[in-house]
Amino acid sequence: MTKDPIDKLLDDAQSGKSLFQNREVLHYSFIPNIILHREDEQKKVTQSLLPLLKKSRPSNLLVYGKPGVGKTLVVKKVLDKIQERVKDNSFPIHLLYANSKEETTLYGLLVKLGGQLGLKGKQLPSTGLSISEVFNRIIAKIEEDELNTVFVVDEIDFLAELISKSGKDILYSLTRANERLKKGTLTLIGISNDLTFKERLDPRVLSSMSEEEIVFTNYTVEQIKEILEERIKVAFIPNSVEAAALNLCSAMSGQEHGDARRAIDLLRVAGEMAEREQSDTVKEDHIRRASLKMEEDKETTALNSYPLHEKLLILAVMKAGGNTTGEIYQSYKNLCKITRQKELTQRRITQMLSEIEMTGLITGKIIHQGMHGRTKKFNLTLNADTVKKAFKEDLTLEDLV
DNA sequence: CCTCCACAGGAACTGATGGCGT
DNA sequence: ACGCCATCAGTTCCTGTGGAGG
Repeated sequence: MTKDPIDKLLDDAQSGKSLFQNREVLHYSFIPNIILHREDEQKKVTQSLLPLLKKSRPSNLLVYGKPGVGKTLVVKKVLDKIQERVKDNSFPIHLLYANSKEETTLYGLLVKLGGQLGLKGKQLPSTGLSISEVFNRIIAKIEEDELNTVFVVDEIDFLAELISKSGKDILYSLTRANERLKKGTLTLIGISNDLTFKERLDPRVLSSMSEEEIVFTNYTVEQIKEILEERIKVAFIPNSVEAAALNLCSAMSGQEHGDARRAIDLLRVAGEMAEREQSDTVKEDHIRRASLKMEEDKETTALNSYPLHEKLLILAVMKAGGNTTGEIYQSYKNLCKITRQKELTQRRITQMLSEIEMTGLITGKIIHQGMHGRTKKFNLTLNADTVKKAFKEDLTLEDLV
């Protein structure tokens, strides 16, 4: 494996020797060849896509499973293989992959897909057109080049959410696009974390979307351990991860949802930590500290990425911890005065509060106080120091913390 | 048993941004 | 040059509600 030369130099300078022999393996998505415990699923996915080899359109496909159980990995691997098979025989298959979580809007998602089809610049501007226009251009392109396309839409539940907001029925159009296509085909593969997502779907879409369904089960702790072992073999130099560390790592991320991605990330961070400390092995303690560090980093970046008023609001929650919306709003208005910001309406504040609540930085609890009405009490879930540290760099907030 | 509080949270709208087609 | 389209942050107006206190 080639290694970034800068990395290599820095590594050598730092410690003389590295714990790693191939770092990349410890990035979950980089090594699609290492997939364990997913033989059944691989088989099923392949089977349902088999018609592609026979030059016809396979059924649309829905794939379910919790995060980090290898859904995307398996789908990508199967499609890669299929693509390789048909590469030479004048039956090109185009793979389009988009993640609905990364593209925040419907428009963005379509543009991303279109871009992978080779539409660019003037043909597909990143703004300005109507959604149906973009859609038509994609269809036109498929038809014109007689393409056989497979749309892989990751986290399709998010897409469904966007659609329900805007009222545009793109999923329906997508699933029925084949009826419009004279040449070329379009297959939709939806990947969803949410097993209940189906119920919220338009029945018309549902019937054509879920022609086939595959459910991925969670990994067990045991399986996660094997997955980690497999990666360790490639990633680390031999005998540099202690058994206790491995056990802890798989237990920590395995017990909850069987999330292999988290386990691998954790191992990587722990490894880097151990290396930096010039330790010869990755120990249990490294895993523990890595887990804490990841948690804290996540919080800090989340805090920093909020816009000003959300930050003020978090400070207000901190000051008026455990208090009702009304009190927090007062506290927030004070902060606005101090920082000379225009204060927003309470309606917006409640909305922001529930947005922040969704990310888990604060928790809210609805309480009924009889005569004294209904309100929601919010609490910070992280400790105040983390917040202070994170906000210190923000100039407008400097003197508040 | 009824009342009435203090908000929750939905819906519809506005104005700004950015970029299209013609 | 003009109208149009999507999106985002924010506003205005609104209806709904569990239960303490009367």
